[in-house]
Amino acid sequence: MAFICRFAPSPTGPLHIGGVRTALFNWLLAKKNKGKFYLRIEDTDKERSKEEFKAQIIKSLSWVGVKYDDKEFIQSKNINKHQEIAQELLTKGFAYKCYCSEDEIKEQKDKCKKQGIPYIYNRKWRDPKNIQIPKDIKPVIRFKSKISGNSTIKDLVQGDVSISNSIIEDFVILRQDGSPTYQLCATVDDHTMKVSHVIRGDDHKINTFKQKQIYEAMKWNVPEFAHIPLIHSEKGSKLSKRDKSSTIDDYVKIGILPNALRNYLLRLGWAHKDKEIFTLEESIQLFDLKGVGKSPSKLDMSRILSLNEHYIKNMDEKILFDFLKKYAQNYKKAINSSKEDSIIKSINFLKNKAKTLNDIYQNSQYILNDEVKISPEDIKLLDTNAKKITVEFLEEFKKMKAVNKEILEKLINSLITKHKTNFKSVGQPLRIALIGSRFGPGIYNIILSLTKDEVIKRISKIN
RNA sequence: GGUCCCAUCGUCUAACGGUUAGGACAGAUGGUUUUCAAUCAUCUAAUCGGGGUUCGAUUCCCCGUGGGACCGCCA
Repeated sequence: MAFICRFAPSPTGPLHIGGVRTALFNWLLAKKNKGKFYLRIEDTDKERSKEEFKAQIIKSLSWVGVKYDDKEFIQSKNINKHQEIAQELLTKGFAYKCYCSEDEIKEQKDKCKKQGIPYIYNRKWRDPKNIQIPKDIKPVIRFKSKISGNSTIKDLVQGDVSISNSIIEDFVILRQDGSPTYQLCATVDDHTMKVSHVIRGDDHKINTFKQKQIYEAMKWNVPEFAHIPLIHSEKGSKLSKRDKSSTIDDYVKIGILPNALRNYLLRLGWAHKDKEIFTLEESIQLFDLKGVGKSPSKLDMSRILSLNEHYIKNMDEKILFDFLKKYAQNYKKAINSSKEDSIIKSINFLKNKAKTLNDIYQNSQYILNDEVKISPEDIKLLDTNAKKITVEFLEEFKKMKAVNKEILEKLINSLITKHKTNFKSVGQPLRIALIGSRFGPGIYNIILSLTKDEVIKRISKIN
């Protein structure tokens, strides 16, 4: 059996990482089974759908490495087909025209609310007898839902879920203006796209009972369904678009790597034994719906950071530099091309104390900026004795023909013995002079990452 | 409120009905180091409560409790 999965977001707001994870799971399942994965933009809400959101969705997916087959499907382009099916359901007796005005519906809802009973459309026009069809009202088309009995869906994640049919109302499939609603569109499109597995958020579970009835009325094959638990914010509530750290860009701008976030999202709600790190290939190979948990999970920034740190440290350094370069370009100040070589040379130790690209960028500041700014606290550490040592260092340093670690080591050791002191009292003033802070990379690394002239200039400046 | 779903360390999660309930992140302590980090070692920490079923329940059933989702002519 062919595996065809899809991700079907509506471009009415920025896609958050819960959506990205849903897309990832769909994609993984499709790829694992050598099937297809499609992206369908559900833009039938003309008022709220925006091009920018569509672009953001596409960008987010591509950033995290989820590639859809073919071009994206645009739901609104299939509107004729949706309307056609609505007509067919109407003529076959599976749907009917409802002439209730919006006011009338609202009135019923209010009434129910007052009485504290759940509202369900009263099926007034399902079987109209002796009712005059109002001339001034354009009808909507409603689907004739089952009234009695129970329905069960076999969910690949949740197991069997049953409900009483009486709680599913006769839902609208065609609006007053003739436009199709989600329930119809999604079903028709999934069918025409031959979707075999629908993996979506838990919030869609109830819709399955509606959509299944359309499939059955049309005598179409019903796809498999899997409803995955939602992702909650760190506070424990539903992830909303207003939450910080909810869109891909929120992570990109602090310097999270695509693989790290992909790995994080994969392990959020899914596990394979004790394994924590998954390459792209491994995740395709190992992913399955059985490993998906049933309970919602909370976002955990420290874990994202820790995964990101892992990927930063294990990544090819040239590629890491490219990421850094792009990151600086997009979110900070672009790296001056004259500095590129020293950054590349130094990335090996700059990345060592970094959890994010931003950390590496910050750690590189002493290379990027020619002006060293020393904090008042660190200036205090540069007493006369400390300065004296830096002067002596400088004298010898100037004489060096070639600068390398061995020679520097000799020089520093000689200063330590001469002053009967320790490494710290030699290294610290030098570090402050060179990078403006007593915290930073190893002193040899610093010196070697700067040009000889630059070292001389910076040390001279404090004296 | 109605319907449905869920429940293992703080967090993400493992555990054919039989384990000293495991791992990872976070936290704590110590070693190493050239500062900050990193690193290494060690430690703290969980089966929501109550009933069953069973020789035996984290696992199966019921009831509570807690959390969540849905209840649009949005998707």
